Amino acid sequence: MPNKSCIIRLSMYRNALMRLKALNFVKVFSDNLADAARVTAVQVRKDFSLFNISGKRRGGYLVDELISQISTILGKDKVQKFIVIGIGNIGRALLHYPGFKKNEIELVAGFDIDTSKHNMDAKVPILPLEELSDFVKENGIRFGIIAVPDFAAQEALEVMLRSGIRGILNFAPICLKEPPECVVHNLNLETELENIIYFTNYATEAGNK
Amino acid sequence: MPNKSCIIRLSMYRNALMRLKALNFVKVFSDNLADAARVTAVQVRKDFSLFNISGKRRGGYLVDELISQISTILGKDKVQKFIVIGIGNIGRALLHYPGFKKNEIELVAGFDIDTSKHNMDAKVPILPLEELSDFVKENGIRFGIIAVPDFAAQEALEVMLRSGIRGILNFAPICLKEPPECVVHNLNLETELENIIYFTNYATEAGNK
DNA sequence: AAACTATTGTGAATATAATCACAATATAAC
DNA sequence: GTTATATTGTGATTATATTCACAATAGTTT
Repeated sequence: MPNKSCIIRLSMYRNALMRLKALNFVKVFSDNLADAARVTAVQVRKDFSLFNISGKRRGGYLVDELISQISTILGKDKVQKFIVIGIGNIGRALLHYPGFKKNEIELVAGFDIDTSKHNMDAKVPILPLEELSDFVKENGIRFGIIAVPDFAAQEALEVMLRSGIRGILNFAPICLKEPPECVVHNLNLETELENIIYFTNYATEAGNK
Repeated sequence: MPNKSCIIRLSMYRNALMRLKALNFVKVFSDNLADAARVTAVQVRKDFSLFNISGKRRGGYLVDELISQISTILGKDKVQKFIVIGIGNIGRALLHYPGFKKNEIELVAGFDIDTSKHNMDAKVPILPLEELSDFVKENGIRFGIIAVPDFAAQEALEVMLRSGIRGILNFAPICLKEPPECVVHNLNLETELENIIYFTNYATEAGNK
């Protein structure tokens, strides 16, 4: 089974391939993708072999075919719909983020307890939390994003799970308790910055020695 | 040398410890922190041993002491200043994100090429890109965030590096070329969602078998 | 068409990270 | 004060991920 890093790399290969396609490239070598994704060529080929993606010895890979194969693995053969709970800073930015549509990801609705944020007529409607369950069931939504404050995050998770959502990205700075049948990834902005601070300090110190 | 995951876990332990402190906890066991960070107790102790953090056999760890030790490792003994390049959706959300101040992280200025976004009188000023270098040097900034579109990201990185910034979080969906003396972490929102889609689909399929 | 070369694909080796097993020991119980 | 017990701390082991080494082979050159 592939690990998280491997899937992240697939996304990066796909990004690079889309750029190459835009430049009318027809074929590509593991070495090219390695450069684009800042990994080794063997890593690229090992990743591909895990998914039975093969090229031609000495001939490389066909760009179109490779995009198609990776897209299927990443679920990009159809639009994937997400909802967002919590329309604060982060929630609002996500709803308007232009990068998703290009990649077959659609944020179809936001939910918040604050009535002043509700707007059912907007292109992407902001709805009361009570309507989440019906909305999710009616539209067959499987994915959600939690962008509420830490104290509200566990409850937000449970509402989502009860409605049938199975994959969740959590921006709240707290570790959530999830049942085994769902996938929750945590993305903590403070933690990301703390990481950069640590490794920059470490690198600087090491460099001075 | 600790790896990235280890430092992420330290941040999570610290988060949990702050909550325990708010509840007037005086001591804590590796087992408690393990629950909070969703890892094993041995992992917690191994992480601590890497930094020579020790507790008392059968007595656990003192909350205050532990917070202080982890804070020092993560550079939280002083405020760490960041700037942001690119005041679009993401950049703006970050500038107003309330979670940073609590954690000794301060976003001190934003920069953009679009003059309509400039505002030097705001609490956190938005300045022209040309002023970045002077601002960074005068204020001794070491950290930055890239929140520009992909085509502008490499140039943004180089501007930052020339000004003396050494640690960077990159939100642009592209892999940047960086010299060895700096630290660049990529955080790609599309990629994060693709990851969730993949593992949710995988888990669902596996569950159905 | 034969020889050469660049590239893939993968088993084996290595490196890295997590877990196990248990000794050391501080605290609690009696 | 002695015994029992809960907890830490860590060397040894196992698991996981990456890199190495090289055989296979498609394309290129002569």
